[in-house]
Amino acid sequence: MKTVFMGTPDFALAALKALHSKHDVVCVYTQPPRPSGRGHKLTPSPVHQYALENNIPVRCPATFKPQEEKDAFRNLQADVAIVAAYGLLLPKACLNAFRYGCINIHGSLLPRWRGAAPIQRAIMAGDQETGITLMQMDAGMDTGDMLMKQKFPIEKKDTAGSVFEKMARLSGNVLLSGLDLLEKGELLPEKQPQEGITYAAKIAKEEGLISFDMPAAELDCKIRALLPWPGAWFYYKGERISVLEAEPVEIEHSNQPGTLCKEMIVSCKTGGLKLKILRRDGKKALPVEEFLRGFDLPEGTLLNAAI
RNA sequence: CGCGGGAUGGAGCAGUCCGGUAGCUCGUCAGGCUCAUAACCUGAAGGUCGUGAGGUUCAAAUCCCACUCCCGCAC
Repeated sequence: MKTVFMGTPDFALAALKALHSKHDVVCVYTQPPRPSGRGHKLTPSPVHQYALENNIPVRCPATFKPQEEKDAFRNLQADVAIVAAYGLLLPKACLNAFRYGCINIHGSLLPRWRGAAPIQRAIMAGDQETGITLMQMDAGMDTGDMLMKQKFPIEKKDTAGSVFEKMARLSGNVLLSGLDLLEKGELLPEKQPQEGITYAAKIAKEEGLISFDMPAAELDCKIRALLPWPGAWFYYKGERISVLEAEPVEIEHSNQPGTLCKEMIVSCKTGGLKLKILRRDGKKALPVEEFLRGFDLPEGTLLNAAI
C-alpha cells in the first residue's frame, strides 16, 4: 500500500521499519529537530534519522493549522496514514484525507489508558497486563474504533522501558497483519466500550521525587513506571540519589516511613522497599554494596523527599 | 559557545579550597584460627593520581593552560 508514517520517538521507529519493509512509505512526518543532548545541539528524532538514512521524504510541521499544510498532506494521495506517538493533533481534514483514513498504534488496551502515557500509567496502577490497540482515529482523544488488539502480561520486574521494548517488538507485526486484513476488507471496526475508560496523564518530571509514605507495593509500581524517564529519586544531605532498581519486601515495622533499616530496606507506609541499584548525580549506577563503599548511608537514616 | 558533576592501585570513594611522606571501604594473594564459612586475625602484592617530555614552583593528585573521555540536568 501507499502509506504515510507519522511518529517521533524510538517507540514509533519499530513500526516505521516494519511498514517500510512491506509497504511504500511516501512521506514521514515527525516532530521538528529539537535542542537536546549535551551542548543543546539540534537533534532530529529517531524516526527522522531513519527516514533520512532511507531516503524517505520528511516533513516536520509545527502544526497542521495552515491550509497549505493540510493540502500538502492530502496531496500525498496515500491509502492510509499510520500514526504512532507523533505528538501532534491532526485536524479532521487530515483524518479522512485517505481511503483508509489514519490508523493509530496505541500502547494500551483501549478504552483503558487513553492519552499520553498509557504504558507508564498501566504499570503505575499495577495492571497485570497491557497491550497494543490498532485504532481508527477520529476527532477525539483516542476514542476511535478499535481494529485489532494484542495483549501481553506486565511482569514483576517490568519497567516502562522494558514494556516499551516489548511493545515495539510486537507493534511491527500487529501493524503489518492489520494492514493485511484491512486490504482484504476483513478488519472489523469495533466501538470502544463505555465502561473501563481511564485516562493516562502525561508524566511530569516532578513525579520522580518519591515519598516512602505509601505502601511498598505501590511505590514499587511507581518506580518501575518512572524508569527510565524521568527516574525515581530521593534526597539525602542535599544530594539527589536515584533508585534504578528496588523490590518490595513484606516486613512488619512501626518505623516512620523513609527510615533506612538493615539490608538497605527502607520502611514504607506498609512493608519495605529493598534498594538494589542506586546512583547519585554525576556518578554511574551502582549495586548498593559498591555504592556504600564510597558513600555513607547509615542505618537509621531518614530518607525524606525534602532535602 | 545552555547548566553542572567526574577521571586517584582490580571495584567504589577520600585527599584538591589552605601545594611538601597516596589514604579509606572492599577485592586479590599468602599464612593463621575454625568442624566449617561470604565470618575473624596477620602479612603481602598492586598507583607515571585521564592526556600534554605544557606552565608556575625548591616541590604539583593539589595552583594555571590546553585537550580527550564519561555522567547528570535541561528537552
